[in-house]
Amino acid sequence: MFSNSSKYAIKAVLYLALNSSEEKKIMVKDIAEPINVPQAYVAKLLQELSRQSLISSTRGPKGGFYLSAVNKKEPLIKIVNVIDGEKRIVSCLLSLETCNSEKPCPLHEMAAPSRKALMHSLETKSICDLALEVKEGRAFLPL
Amino acid sequence: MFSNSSKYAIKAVLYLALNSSEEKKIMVKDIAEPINVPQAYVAKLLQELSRQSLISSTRGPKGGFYLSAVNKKEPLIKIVNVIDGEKRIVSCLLSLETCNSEKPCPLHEMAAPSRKALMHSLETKSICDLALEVKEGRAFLPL
DNA sequence: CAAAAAAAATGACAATTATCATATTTAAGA
DNA sequence: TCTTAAATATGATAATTGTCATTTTTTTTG
Repeated sequence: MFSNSSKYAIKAVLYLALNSSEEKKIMVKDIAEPINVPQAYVAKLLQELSRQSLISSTRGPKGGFYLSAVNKKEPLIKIVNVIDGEKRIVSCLLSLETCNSEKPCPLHEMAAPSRKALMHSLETKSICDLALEVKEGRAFLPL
Repeated sequence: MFSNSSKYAIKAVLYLALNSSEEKKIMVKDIAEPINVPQAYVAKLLQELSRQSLISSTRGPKGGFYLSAVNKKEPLIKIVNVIDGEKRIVSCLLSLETCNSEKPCPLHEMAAPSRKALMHSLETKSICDLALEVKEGRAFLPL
């Protein structure tokens, strides 16, 4: 489904959503530890997300990563698209080029509805939506 | 979702369902070509499936792979479990050990329904169910 | 029983993905 | 402006997955 990298990226961004702000930046090492991901690895992922403006960062002393108000509004799908590429999550279950709803592969009908539902959630749920669920006790960490 | 290996395995088994029988065994090279998978690769997969009795085979001249009546009744999930292992498809979207419906991770509620639907299909649809869809023109090849 | 045709077993190699390390650039603050 | 603390860039290493090749075993048939 998601690559390991995407999972880590989601965890990191979620952590930022819950613990950072414009005024409270967090360094990689203080992100890596609580979410249980190797520091150098998550650093690379955060840098990529930052380059794509899905998260924010400043360098130097007092610098770190954080989510701007805009960042928090981004839908989840953008994170996985940046890390895994767009194809991974939408492609046919059997990776057939010719598979579509006109000429479905034998697994298509079986998988399409759940796929579609998941895609819809990924596209509509924003980072802060998910963070809110945690804050309100409807979802749980630790990551 | 599925590994490449699982995809190939499913394609191969589907091909067998449509083209083989106790009386009409097929050699790897005549499976590999039409489903567009490297011969040596699919051979390895078929051997594993055969070892787990999900497909049938006999060696020697006039030998080959085929599906017995019993084989055809197997649910799809068994193929992917043999090739990918059982964990891959059921594990939490973020691979959190502690994630379950009591203590859902933030992605859990979002993904669980579609996950469940897909799992149900994989568990209930048999190889021959899918083959039938092709025969009746409700699903399409080539694989 | 010998030869040939098939799967089965084994393992080598390649590509991708995950992980780690090091050097560079930027910003803050004394 | 110098030092220091942070991200950024780059690339090396390791692990996993995908691919290919070779040898062994089994079965059929002449």
